[in-house]
Amino acid sequence: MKRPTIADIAKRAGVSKGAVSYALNGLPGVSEETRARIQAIAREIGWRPNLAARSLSGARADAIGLVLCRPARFLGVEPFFMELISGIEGELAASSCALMLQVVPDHEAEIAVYRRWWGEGRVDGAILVDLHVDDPRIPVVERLGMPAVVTGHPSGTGSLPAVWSDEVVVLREVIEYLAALGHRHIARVAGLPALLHTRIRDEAFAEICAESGVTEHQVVHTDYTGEQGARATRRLLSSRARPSAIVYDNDIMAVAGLSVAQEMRLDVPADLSIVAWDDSPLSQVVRPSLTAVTRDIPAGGAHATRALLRLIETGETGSLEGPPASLLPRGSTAPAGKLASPAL
Amino acid sequence: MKRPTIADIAKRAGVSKGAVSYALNGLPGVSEETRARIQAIAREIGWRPNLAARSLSGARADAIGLVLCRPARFLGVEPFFMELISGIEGELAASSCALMLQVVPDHEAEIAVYRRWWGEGRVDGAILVDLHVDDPRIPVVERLGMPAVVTGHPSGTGSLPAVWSDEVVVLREVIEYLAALGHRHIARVAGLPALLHTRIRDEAFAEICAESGVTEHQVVHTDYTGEQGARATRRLLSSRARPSAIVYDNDIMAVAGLSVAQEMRLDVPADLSIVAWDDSPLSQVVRPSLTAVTRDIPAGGAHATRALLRLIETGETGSLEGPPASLLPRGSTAPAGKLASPAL
DNA sequence: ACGTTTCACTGAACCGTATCAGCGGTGGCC
DNA sequence: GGCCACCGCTGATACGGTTCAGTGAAACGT
Repeated sequence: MKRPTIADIAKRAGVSKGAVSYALNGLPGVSEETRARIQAIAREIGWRPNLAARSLSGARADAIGLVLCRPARFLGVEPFFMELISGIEGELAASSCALMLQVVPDHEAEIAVYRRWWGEGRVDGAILVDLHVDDPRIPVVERLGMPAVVTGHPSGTGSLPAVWSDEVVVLREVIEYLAALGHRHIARVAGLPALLHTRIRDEAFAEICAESGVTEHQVVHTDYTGEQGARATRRLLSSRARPSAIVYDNDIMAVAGLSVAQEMRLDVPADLSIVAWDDSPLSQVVRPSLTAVTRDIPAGGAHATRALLRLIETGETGSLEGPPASLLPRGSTAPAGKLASPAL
Repeated sequence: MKRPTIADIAKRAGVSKGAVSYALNGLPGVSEETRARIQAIAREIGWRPNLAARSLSGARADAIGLVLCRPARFLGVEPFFMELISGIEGELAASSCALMLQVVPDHEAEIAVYRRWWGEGRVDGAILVDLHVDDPRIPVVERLGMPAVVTGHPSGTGSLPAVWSDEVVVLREVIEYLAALGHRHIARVAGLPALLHTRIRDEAFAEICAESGVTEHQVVHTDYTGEQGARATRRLLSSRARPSAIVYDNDIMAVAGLSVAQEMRLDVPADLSIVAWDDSPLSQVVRPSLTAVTRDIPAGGAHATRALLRLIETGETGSLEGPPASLLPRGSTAPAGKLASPAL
């Protein structure tokens, strides 16, 4: 009833444990005939390598880690993480490597998790997400010597390889598209200001607006919840000089903003254009459907995973730039109406 | 530069490995003085127990498994899973136990994962979700002897403990609420018919409708996507005898249904009442906000986790019924209008 | 004063696998 | 025919913990 071990196989095959190990790992050292016999026995008695024993002998833990650091109640709302995970999984499945997941409240806890996982030999490496400005995790992971890739802009990843895509390109696409539609006052309902990508988008936003003839632009920071998205929208739309277009940093806020606008008897897109960053089925389900910046998140996760596996395997490092996201116009954007801020 | 081991500690403390093991695990066998000295050294040199070594000696793997079996693209949409995970994590954090996650396309693959995880000694147990009618995973897991709890109705969990809550109670609450508002024709846009809870809701739905004077009722099955939710709604609302209320099995479909209704120039809730099962921030963000069946999913996950940990620890089994979900009326339900089916 | 118990600790075995040195046998080569 | 290389395998050891039997000394009881 106990789990069969290579010792059991060795006994039945009449060879030594070493020979069994060679046979089952495809190493030279046994004849093809013996190898086949041993493999047959292994299959017959349902042998599986004991991972603990294997990793104890200096080998892999055959697992990578992912720590999510957002308050639990925000996680469900953001399709982002689940999509990322499915992308990671897709890549992992091929290599019989497992994913260790942990949700923590803050960076301190996250760092403790890395320390523990790496110290215990539980993982071979990790994928870091939600890169912050001056992210404290980077130096710690560097010092630990744990293989890791970071999804985020290379400017913030220290010596760790970054897996990223250029957001400025898309942002420019969005702003120029809106500017071409005649929008001269654009607001941005952004995410957490501590996130590096928020900072990067903020800076690029100001710059590109200036370049594109968007005379007025403003940014409101939120925590990505629909609630705060709604509140920000309400405030923006109530101000005397209200924007004729709003770009949201995720789609739940965009949907919330849409509802607020409709509640305030504004027509979307005639009176107000809305662009969602991150596209999810949600954007297509509301009316009007949302013009959105779409990127293939699962592909990004798969990308990062491949990079990490290669780093673990070969030690080969280096940042990887993925394909940029792109703008997908739908029903929530239209030429700027006469009622918008220029009328003021 | 290598990881410190108990042998290193033993050398520095001038004691044997065994003594160090006793000291660090809080076991009797060393004086409190020596224990303190050993613990100090361990802390000083940053020792962490090597998990592989520990589990090799017959101990825990200190991890539990969770396999999600839905096509990857559906996972992101459903806040359910992420909320479940955060609930599980919350409970796990206390016991320094890790979560192994895997996403698979079908039950066959899922079963293979359990076989592998259990065979490799990677997990101490698992939480099974999305219980199906005649679920093939149940007998396999039973035979494997892997500790497991199942979230779902006890009628389908075989000898495995179920962690569940009574859905019929809430369903009755919903139907009677709608019936009291004068609705006599209610439709249900349900999820996958293969899921046991869909089956249970289906049966209870018919029964309760009959009891409550709801003369007409019908069920459409979908795959939980907004797309199919929209299509089902369109079909329902285009039929000659259209329902005056629709109950959706998740909120993304409810939102999609809301959009379809509005597109068809129906006023929600005047012409059509909508109830979402599973409440998420999404339900509150659309206009009108959705009347929804809310349940505390993270709490359910935590509940299941506690049950599993106890099962692993003590072998103590037994099903656990959680608090039922409850109906949260919001803006999408109202008395049945004169235009609804009774007019026919 | 002597046997017994308790305490604090040691030394070794053990978990299941990987890996390495070594060994006998065979075949090739000069 | 003697030397070497190679094949196929054995036996031992390492990995880092846990655990158990055993040991010497001190404390205790009678």
